[in-house]
Amino acid sequence: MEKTKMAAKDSEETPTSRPWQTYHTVFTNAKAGMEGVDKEKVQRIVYEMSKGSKYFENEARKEAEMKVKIENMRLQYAKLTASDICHYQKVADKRIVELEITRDLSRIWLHIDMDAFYAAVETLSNPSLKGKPMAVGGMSMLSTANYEARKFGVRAAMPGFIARKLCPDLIFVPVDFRKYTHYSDLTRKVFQRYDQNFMAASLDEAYLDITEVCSNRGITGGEVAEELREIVYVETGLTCSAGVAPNRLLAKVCSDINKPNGQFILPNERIAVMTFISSLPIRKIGGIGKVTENILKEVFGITTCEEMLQKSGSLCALFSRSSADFFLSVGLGLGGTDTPQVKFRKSISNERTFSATKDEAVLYQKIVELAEMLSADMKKEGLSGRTLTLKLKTASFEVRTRAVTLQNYVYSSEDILKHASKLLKAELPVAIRLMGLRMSHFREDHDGFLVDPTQKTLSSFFGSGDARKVKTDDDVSFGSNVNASLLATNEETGLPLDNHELCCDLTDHQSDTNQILNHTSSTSNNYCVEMEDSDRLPSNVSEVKVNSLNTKIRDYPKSYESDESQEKKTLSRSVDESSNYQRSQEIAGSSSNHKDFSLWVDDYKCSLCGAEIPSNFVEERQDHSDFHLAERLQEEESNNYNANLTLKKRVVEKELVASQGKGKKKKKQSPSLLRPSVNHKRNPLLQTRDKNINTEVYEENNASSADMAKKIKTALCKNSGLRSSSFPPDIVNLVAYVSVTI
DNA sequence: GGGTAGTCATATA
DNA sequence: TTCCATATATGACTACCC
Repeated sequence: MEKTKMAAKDSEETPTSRPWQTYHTVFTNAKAGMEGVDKEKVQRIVYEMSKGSKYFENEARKEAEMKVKIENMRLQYAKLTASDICHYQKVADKRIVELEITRDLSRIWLHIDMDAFYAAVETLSNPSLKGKPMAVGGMSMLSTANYEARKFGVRAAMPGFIARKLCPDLIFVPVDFRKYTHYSDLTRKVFQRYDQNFMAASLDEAYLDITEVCSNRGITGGEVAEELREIVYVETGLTCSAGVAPNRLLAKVCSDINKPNGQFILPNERIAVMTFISSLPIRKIGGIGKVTENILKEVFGITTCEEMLQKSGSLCALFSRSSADFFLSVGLGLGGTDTPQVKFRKSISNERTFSATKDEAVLYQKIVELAEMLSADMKKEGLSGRTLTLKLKTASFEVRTRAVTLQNYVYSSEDILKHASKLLKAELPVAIRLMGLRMSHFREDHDGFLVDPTQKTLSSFFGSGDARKVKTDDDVSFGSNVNASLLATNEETGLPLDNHELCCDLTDHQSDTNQILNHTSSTSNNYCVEMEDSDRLPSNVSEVKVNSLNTKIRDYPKSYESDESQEKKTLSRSVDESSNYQRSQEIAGSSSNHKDFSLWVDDYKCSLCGAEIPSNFVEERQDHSDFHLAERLQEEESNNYNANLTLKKRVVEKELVASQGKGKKKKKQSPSLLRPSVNHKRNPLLQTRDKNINTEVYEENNASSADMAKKIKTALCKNSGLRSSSFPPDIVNLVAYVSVTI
C-alpha cells in the first residue's frame, strides 16, 4: 500500500511543464538493446508527435478507463473486512500448497528467440545495412529495429515517422514475409533435431523440451543451448538467444536475459527458481502486459513476482479463480512442463487497416475482400464455423466487435459475406479505419476433431462439381442478395435472420456426407439413406449412411400479416444464400416468376396480405415475395403430402431446435420473430422437395458418371486412408448411386 | 439457481 | 501528413433452459 501512495504522490508532483511524463507509451519499456537510451527524450518526442491526434485522444480515453478500473478495484479492496481477508488468505494458502504439489522439476525446457529477426534477415540479404540503424516497416509502423536503431529509442511497434524523428539516419526496409518464413523454416529444421515436437511460438520463437537430449547424450541444458545456437548460426547466418529452465514460462524469461546472442540457464532446483523469481519484475512474465502490470502495481503495490505470494490473499479476493491461480503460479515460478497435445485453433480471422472512410461502397468492398480471404483461409485449413465476429475500428480508434452465431456451419465467402454485411450494416453510418472478420465455434466430428469441409467431396459431385456454379438466374433473389444495396436499404435490427430463414444448408449436407466416409453414424439430419451393403466396405468403413440435404424450414406465424409494426423485421430473406442448384430448380419449378410473387397495389400495398412496403424498399419487397412464395409452396406441397418415396428412405425425425443443443441462448427477439420451428416429420414440403431435387441431380450427374465414379474413388481414398485398389468396384458404384439419388 | 451459451470488450504477443 | 496487424484467449455480463 505504501508503494501505491508513493505512486500517487509521484503523479501529483509531475511538473506540468513535462506533460510527456504522464503519456504512457510502451516505447520506453525495457527491451533488449535499449539500455542506456535517454528515456525522457524518447518520451518527449513521442508525446510531441502524438498529441492532438485521434490516436492520442483514444489513448487518453483508454488511460482514463484504466484509472477508473483501478479505482474501482481499490474501492473493492478497501471494502474487504478483516474476516474477509482472513478467509481469502486461507483460500490462497491452500491453493499455494496445491500448486506447489504440481511443481515438476524433471523437465528441461529451452526457449529460443531469434535476435531482431526481421532486421537480421534483411541484413543478411543486404550486408551493406550492417552496422547502420535500420528498421523493418514503413512510415506508419515498424515491425522491428536492429540494435543500432534501438540505441536511439527506435523499436518495434513504433510509428515510422516518430522513429525517424528519434533517429534521422534510420534506414527503412519494407517487410518481406516470404523471406522471414524461409529463414524461420531453416531454424525450425535445426530445432527439430533436438525436439521433434518443439512448439513454435512465432516465426522467431520456439520452445523445445530437451530433457531426452540431455539424458541421452549426458550433457547439460546449457551445452545443448550452446550447440543449437551454433548450428543455427552456421546454417542460417543468424544469431539467437536461449533460455534454459524447468518450465516454459521461466525459459522464456531466461532467453531475454543475455540478449542478443547469449543464453541463461536456470538450474532445475526449487531454491534456484525461487531466488530467480523473487526480484523478477512482473512485466517480464509472458501474459502480464501494460494493463495487468498497472493494476497489480496501483491496487496491490505488486511489482515483483515474489510479491504475488505476499499479496496472495488479496489476489484471491479480487480476481477470478483462473487469474488468481496464474498470479500465484508466477509467484511460485511454475509454468508449463508438459508437451501439449495437438492444439486445435479456436478461431480464425483477418483484418485490414485502411484510410478511414464512411463510404459504404468502399466499406462493402472491404468486407467482400475480407470474407473471401477468410473463406480461403478456412478452406485451406478445412474449417467451418458458426460464430462470425465483425471487428471495426472507427476513425476515432474506438474498437467495436459484433458477433452472430448461426444455426449452420459455414465457410463459403458467400455465407460469410451475407452475415458480415448484416453486422456491418447495423453499425452504419460510421467512419471506419479497420475492419476484420473472425470465425469461431468450429464444427467438430464425433470424436471431437475438427471437420474438414474440403473433404466433403461427395457433395461436390452434385451438379457440376460446385453446386453454386450451376445456379440459374432465377436463384438471384434467393441467393445473391448480398450487395451494396443491402447495406444501404435494409433496416433490420441486426438480429440474426437464421431464426426465420428457410434454408437448404449445403454446408451441413457436405459435412454429413463426409461423415459417411469417416464411418460415423448419422443422427442429426432429416433423412438418411441407409446402405445395406455395408459388409462390403473396407474394414475401416464399417457403416455407411447417407444423409439428405439438411433442409430446414420454419413456420411463419399467422399473425404476421396483421402486425404491421413487425413487417420490416419479418421481411427477411426467406431462403438462405446457401441454397443450391437443387433448391433453385425446385423453386423455379413451382413458380415461374417468384421474383414478383406478390402484387403491389398502388405500388406499395401487398395484394396478398396488405403489408405496406414502399417501392424503393426493393429488397424488403423481394423478401416479402419470397415469404409468400414459400408459404404457397408449403400449401401446394402439403396437398401432395402422400407423394410416394421411391427410395428406401428412412425419415429421421429431428427437431431443428434440438440440434441447437441444451441451454442455448437465443438472441432476444421481438415477438413476431419468435417463430415456431417446424416438425420435420410432419413437414410435407421437405419430403416432396427432396424428390424434386433427386430428379434434377440424378439427371445432372448421369451425364458424367464415369467422371463421378473417379471422384468418388478419390474421396473414398482420401477419407478412408486406403488406396483406390482396396475398394471393390461395387462400392464405388454404390456410393455413386446413393449420392445421385438422395 | 446453477449450468451453459452468446456477445462484447479487453489483454497479450 | 503519417500512431499496427493479426491471432487468440478470457472475463464480464446477460439470457436462457432445466
